[in-house]
Amino acid sequence: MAGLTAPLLGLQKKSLREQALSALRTAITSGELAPGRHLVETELSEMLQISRGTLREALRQLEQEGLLSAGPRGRLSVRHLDEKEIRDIYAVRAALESLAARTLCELADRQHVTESLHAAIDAMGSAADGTLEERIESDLEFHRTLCRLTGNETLLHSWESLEGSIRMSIMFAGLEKGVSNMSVDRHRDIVAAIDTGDAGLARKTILEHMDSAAANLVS
Amino acid sequence: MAGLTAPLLGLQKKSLREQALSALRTAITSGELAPGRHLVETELSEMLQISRGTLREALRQLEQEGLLSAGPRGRLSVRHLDEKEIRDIYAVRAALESLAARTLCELADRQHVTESLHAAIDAMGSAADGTLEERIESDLEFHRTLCRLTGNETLLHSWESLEGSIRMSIMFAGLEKGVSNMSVDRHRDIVAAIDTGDAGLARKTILEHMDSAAANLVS
DNA sequence: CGAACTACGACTGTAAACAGTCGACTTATG
DNA sequence: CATAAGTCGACTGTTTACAGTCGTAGTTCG
Repeated sequence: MAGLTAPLLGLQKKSLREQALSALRTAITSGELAPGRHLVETELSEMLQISRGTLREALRQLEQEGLLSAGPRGRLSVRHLDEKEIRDIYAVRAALESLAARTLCELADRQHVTESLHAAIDAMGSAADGTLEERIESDLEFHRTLCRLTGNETLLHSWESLEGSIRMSIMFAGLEKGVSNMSVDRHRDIVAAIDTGDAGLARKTILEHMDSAAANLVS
Repeated sequence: MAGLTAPLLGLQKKSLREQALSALRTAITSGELAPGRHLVETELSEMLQISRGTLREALRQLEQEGLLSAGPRGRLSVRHLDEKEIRDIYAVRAALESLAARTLCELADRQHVTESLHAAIDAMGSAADGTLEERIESDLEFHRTLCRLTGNETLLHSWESLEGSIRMSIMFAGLEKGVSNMSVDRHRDIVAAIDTGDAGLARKTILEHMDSAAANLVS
């Protein structure tokens, strides 16, 4: 957990709360804070060098993101996912992203969407030879872009609320399994489907992509 | 705003934070705290008779639920929805609930689902002659039940995270418009579709229901 | 008269202290 | 020896106090 010790000093652009939030999220989704681990407020606040009050605000947010689960007397621990929960998370993710795909097909300014998606694909191509972490990041960035381009802030926000759970799913299943269907080609198919403007096809492509992703994770 | 003054005394089952959360959520979705209104921490903490620290934890959660928007220097104000945002919220809601409908069709224990849904419909029938607020509550309870019965905790949680925004949408559009398509018959159609076990039909029924609900709100 | 400058007030960000509760360990008691 | 009472320690819930910042109104100087 050495990575957690005072990673907040310097870069004072964001509030301590936001920095703590990022640090904790990273620590959890990277496995540094293992599932099931009990979190002690005084311990964390000391590690992060922030006060408990500030820390607690961050914890409340993580709790709502589903990364932490509350036990008796408010004791927090890192959430542990079983296979059913991973499938459930991916079912919701699929519903959100299929909405994104459908929306993009019906959008007025398709030109901009196409360009942005191709740029995102190119970014994935650059990361294809990178580490597992880099490939995961570029994959998530692609899917986040999918949601962002719809212009539906609520959709993007819902997806981002789920992002932590998605990352935990990948972590839980093992990074190797997690990246197994993050190939650039797979994503090219998605972009191609959206490019056709056929909402039904785009939706179907996304759903299949998510199905296979979920299947890879729990198999 | 008199309703906000110390509504927390008594019922000490939940923590002050949770009570404040409920009180604020109700105040916002009931219009007691109007959209665009600036929230001052010291002011609110005095009204609710809780400390700022405790209040801030509740505010962070409301912020993530999309009921509050943060301005410069962390200034919070009650979020204001325009028509596009309402449509966007309902698009996400439709995606979540159509997933629920599909899932319920493919569930093993259909018997329990059917019974629970009919019970929910009956509850709506009892509230049909009640006040606008009661009808809205029973409607939301029906849709929440839809999500809960899937057994997908993530889906339920995502829906509940959106519930505040849904309530704001209804508020914003005016309660009369909001309840216009909350008839018991409309919901019977949904239950009937799920009863058939035809996932495609159930999804289609929900989507139409949501489309018409959204159309009513913004028209 | 107007522009810059200063002093004040209003809030949020952050920290530190206080209070209450549950569990574990110890001790007394039959 | 087993059980019940009591004590200690560890945490969370909550409050109070302090620091920093931005806007604003009033004031001075050109």
